[in-house]
Amino acid sequence: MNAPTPLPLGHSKAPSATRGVADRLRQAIISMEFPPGTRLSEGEIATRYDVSRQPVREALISLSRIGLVQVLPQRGTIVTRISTRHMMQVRIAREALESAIVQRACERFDPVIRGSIDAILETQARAACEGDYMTITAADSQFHAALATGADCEMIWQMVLDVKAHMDRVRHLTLQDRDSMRILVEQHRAIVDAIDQRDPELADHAMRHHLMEILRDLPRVLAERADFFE
Amino acid sequence: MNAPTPLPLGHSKAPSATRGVADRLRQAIISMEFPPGTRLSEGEIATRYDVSRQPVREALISLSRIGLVQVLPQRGTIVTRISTRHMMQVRIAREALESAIVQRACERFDPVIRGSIDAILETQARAACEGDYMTITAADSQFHAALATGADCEMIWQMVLDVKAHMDRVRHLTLQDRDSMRILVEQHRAIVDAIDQRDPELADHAMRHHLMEILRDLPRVLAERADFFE
DNA sequence: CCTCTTGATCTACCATACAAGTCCATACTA
DNA sequence: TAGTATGGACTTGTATGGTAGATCAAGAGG
Repeated sequence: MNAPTPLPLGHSKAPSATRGVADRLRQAIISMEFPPGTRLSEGEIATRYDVSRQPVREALISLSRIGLVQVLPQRGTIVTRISTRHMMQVRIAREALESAIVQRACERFDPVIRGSIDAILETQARAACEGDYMTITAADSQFHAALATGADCEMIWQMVLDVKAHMDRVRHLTLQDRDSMRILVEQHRAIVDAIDQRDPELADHAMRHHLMEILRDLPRVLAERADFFE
Repeated sequence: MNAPTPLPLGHSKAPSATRGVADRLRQAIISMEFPPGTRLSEGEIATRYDVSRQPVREALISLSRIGLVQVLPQRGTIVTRISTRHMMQVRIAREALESAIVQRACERFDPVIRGSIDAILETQARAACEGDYMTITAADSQFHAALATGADCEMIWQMVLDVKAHMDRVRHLTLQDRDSMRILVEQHRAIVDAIDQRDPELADHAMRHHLMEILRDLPRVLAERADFFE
């Protein structure tokens, strides 16, 4: 609270207990290990992960800000149920943000990162042929992250990550066939092509077309697993 | 962690100590009471606000997610310095999100909320004539929030609020004359007009034009108060 | 004069204990 | 039987003590 002290600062990654619990919980929720509506208890999670309640509590605060869990004071914490109304806003937000990223990428894009993208796409293409779901999704994240980084939009990417979590959770419910995987890779290529051509309008269209597809099967999921929805 | 229990749930606002500290700290940072670079200490803030360290800590976690403070493990917490690179991304993100909101507003907009907007604009217009800065900014928030709510984009508005905090902080450094206040109101009117005409392209343009102006004076602030920047 | 060590003093982090609100099954009452 | 207390078993919220890591200043040794 004193005068603005420099505080030298040298970046740290901080492998703290709180972050560990937050990451594990986040992954567990996205992968449907904890399905929507699951009751979470600070104490129970603390025991399971062998930490005290405090780190768990702080992790839950972070997750509640993203919207993955709902903390009801003095009552309990539950994994947020899926809502079509909410998912629509998620889609709109992600489209808006990632469209902005690729449009900016058309203005300037780090050539080094541009080079690394080819490798990512190649990996993904190979995984698509083999139907390797894990590799596909990992490469997908890398691809979108690389776009943001190359366009100097890392802060925006952090925002995208939050909404992306919701979409990833839904995607875990829709089984992907190889055709849709190949389409995915082609859509990625189309986006990169647009950026290479420095065509903002084309890039915008390609990105929105790509993202639109992800929630295509939402109505089917709603019909099959209504208990996941609110 | 059990079977998905309903957990009746009846909404609550939760006037907790954590939330109280978070709100007060947020306001203090935006209003430059705690200027960029200020060292914050959990214990010190706890004493000042007469709560224990835990609520303070949890409040700081929330603020660090927004990016208003930086928590350096085992070293300290500081109010984030302003960065032109960061502010550019903030502007891009807010433009993208609010543009998406008004475009959606052109498709459908709650008529009741549409009615309340006129009152907000009238209040703001009166405040602009009198140079009432506080009322102006309060009405500005209400206006943008009403747009989001009317377009059924409350979740997106929550995201906007986070980036808006950074812009509000900068705006506190640029003194507003009455002319720019009047221009502000006119820009708001232009946005509403575009929505009334159901013209997405016009609405998009009006909103972006409006938001662009906010950071116009950023270079001047940088020249005058370089110590606020990193 | 420079380099390294050491220890005092900060910090955030974590664990534990306590407080307060909610829910629910049970028992009591009209 | 229906309605209403009541107490216990949950929950999250808050307070506090202790720990490990980071910083920095003073001093020893080269």
